[in-house]
Amino acid sequence: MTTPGRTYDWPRPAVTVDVALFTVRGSLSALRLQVLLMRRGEKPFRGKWALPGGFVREDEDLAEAARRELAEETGVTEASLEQTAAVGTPGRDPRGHTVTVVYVGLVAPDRHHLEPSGDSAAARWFDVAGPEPLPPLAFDHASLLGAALAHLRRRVGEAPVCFDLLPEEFTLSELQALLEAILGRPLDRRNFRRRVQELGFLRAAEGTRREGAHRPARLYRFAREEFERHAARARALPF
Amino acid sequence: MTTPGRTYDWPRPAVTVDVALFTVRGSLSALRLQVLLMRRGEKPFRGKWALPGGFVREDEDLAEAARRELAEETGVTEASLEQTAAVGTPGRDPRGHTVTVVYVGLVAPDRHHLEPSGDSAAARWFDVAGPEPLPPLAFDHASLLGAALAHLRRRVGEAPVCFDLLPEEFTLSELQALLEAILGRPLDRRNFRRRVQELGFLRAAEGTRREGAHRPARLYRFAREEFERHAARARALPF
DNA sequence: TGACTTCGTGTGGAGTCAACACTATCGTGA
DNA sequence: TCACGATAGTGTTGACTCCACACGAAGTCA
Repeated sequence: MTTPGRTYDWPRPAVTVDVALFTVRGSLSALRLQVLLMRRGEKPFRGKWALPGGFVREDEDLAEAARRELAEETGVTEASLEQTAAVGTPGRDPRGHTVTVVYVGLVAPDRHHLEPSGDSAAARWFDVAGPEPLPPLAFDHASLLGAALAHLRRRVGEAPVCFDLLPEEFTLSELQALLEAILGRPLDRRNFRRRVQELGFLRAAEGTRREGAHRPARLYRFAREEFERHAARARALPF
Repeated sequence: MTTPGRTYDWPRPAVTVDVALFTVRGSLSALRLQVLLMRRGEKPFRGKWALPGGFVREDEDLAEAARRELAEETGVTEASLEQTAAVGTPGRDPRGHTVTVVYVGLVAPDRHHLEPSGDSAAARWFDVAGPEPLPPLAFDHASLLGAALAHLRRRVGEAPVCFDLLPEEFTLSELQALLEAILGRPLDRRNFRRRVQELGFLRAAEGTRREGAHRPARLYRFAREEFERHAARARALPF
C-alpha cells in the first residue's frame, strides 16, 4: 500500500481462484467422498486433470470469482464456498507468476448436473480415497487439494455445512454416514446420535423412512433458526 | 487456470501483502499487546494509519513479499509470519481492484529497531487494547487487523510462536504474562505451570533470576529439539 | 526481624469423552 | 406364520481433562 503514484503499473502477478469441490456419492452404507476435477483442454498441462478455477476479473470479489469459474466450467451453481489459503510460489504456473486463492466447497450429488462448457474438455468426480488413486494433477493442485481437504475436515465439525448435502428430511443414519464419508473414518453410533441431538437444532419431523427389510428410521430436519439462535452453543462438535 | 492462450493480458487485480505485526511491551506485571502501524505518506488515505504492506513483485513469493515490505517499511527483519487470509473485495482500494494477502507475526520488543524509511513517514506501536482506542485505519485494515488478531489468538496455543518473544532464558511467570497479554485474559497460575511443564519441551536452566524484593524465579529454556521430537504431543495447548 | 512481594506447589469435583450390547421394528422367504 | 436378517434406537461406566482454589518458601527492604 505504498505506491508513490495513483496507480501501479509494474508487472503484476496474475490472480486466480481454484475450487476444491467435494461431494459424497454412493449408497448409504458405502458413501464415498469425491472431488471434482477437470481435464485441461489447453496448455499448459493440456490433458492433465486440475481443480476448476480461473482468473479473477477486474472488480470481481474473490468468492464471486470462485463461484463464477465453478459455474462456467462445471455448471455447478449452488455451492457454499469457504476460503482455504492463498498460494503464490514463483514457478507454480509456467505461464508466469500467479497467485491463487483456494476455495473449498461441498455440494449434494443430486443437486447439480455437470455441464462442462467453454474451454473445459471434461469434468469428472473422482474418489478421494478409493482403490485407485487420484490422477496426477496439473500445477501444484495436488498440494492445494490436500490443504483443502484438511480444511474441510477441520471445519465440518464446527459448522453445519453438511446439511446442504442432505435432503430436506433425513435420518440420523444418513447424517452420520455423510460425516463418516467426509472425515474418512467411522464414528460411534450412540455417541454420534447423542451429540447431534444435544445440539438442539435438529427438529424431529413427522413420519419415518422405510427403506428396506428393517425397522424404519425417524426423520429429522435442520432447524436453521434454532441454530442461529443458539450459535453460542454451536461450539465445535467433537468429531 | 483456463486461459485460452499462453498469457493472460486482461486487466489484472493488483496483489498486495499486509502484515499485522504484534509485540508485547511493558513491565512484567503490565504487558500490553501492541500492533505496528504506519502513517501513510501518500495518497490515498495520506496521513491515516495502516498496516505495513505493499505490492507483491513479479516472481516473488507471498511470504517473502510480506517480509520484504515489513523490512523496507519498518526495519523489522526477523519475524516469523503466518498467512491469515486473502481479501479482494471490490472497492477496498480506491486506486483500483486490489487483492491483499494478510500475514500475522510476532516479534520481541527488543530485537528490532523501528527504521521507517522510504515512502513511510512514520511507524509506531499501538496498544491493541488500551485506554485509548486504535486510530481509524486506512482501507479495510481495521477489519484485516481484527481477523489477524483472532488468528493469532487461536494459533498461539498450538505452536510455540511465543518463545521467539522471550530471552534465551526466561521464567515461567514471564511466559505466562506473555500469553496473558496476547490472549487478553488472565490464566490460572498453577494450571498454567503444570501444563507447560507437562509438555516436556521446557528445560530447566541453571540459576535463578532475582528481580525484586521477593523469592527469585527458576530459569527455563525452550528445548527446540525436544519439541520437534515430540511434535505429536504438541497438540493444542488448552489456553 | 518483621513486613512485603512474588515464587512454587497439589487436590478434589465437574464435566467430557470413548467404549460398549441389547431390544425394536420391519421385510422376506421358507 | 414364523424364523431370519438387517438396520434403528437407546444408557451406563470408567478414564481422562479441566477448572477452581490456598498456603508455605525465599528473597528484599526498612
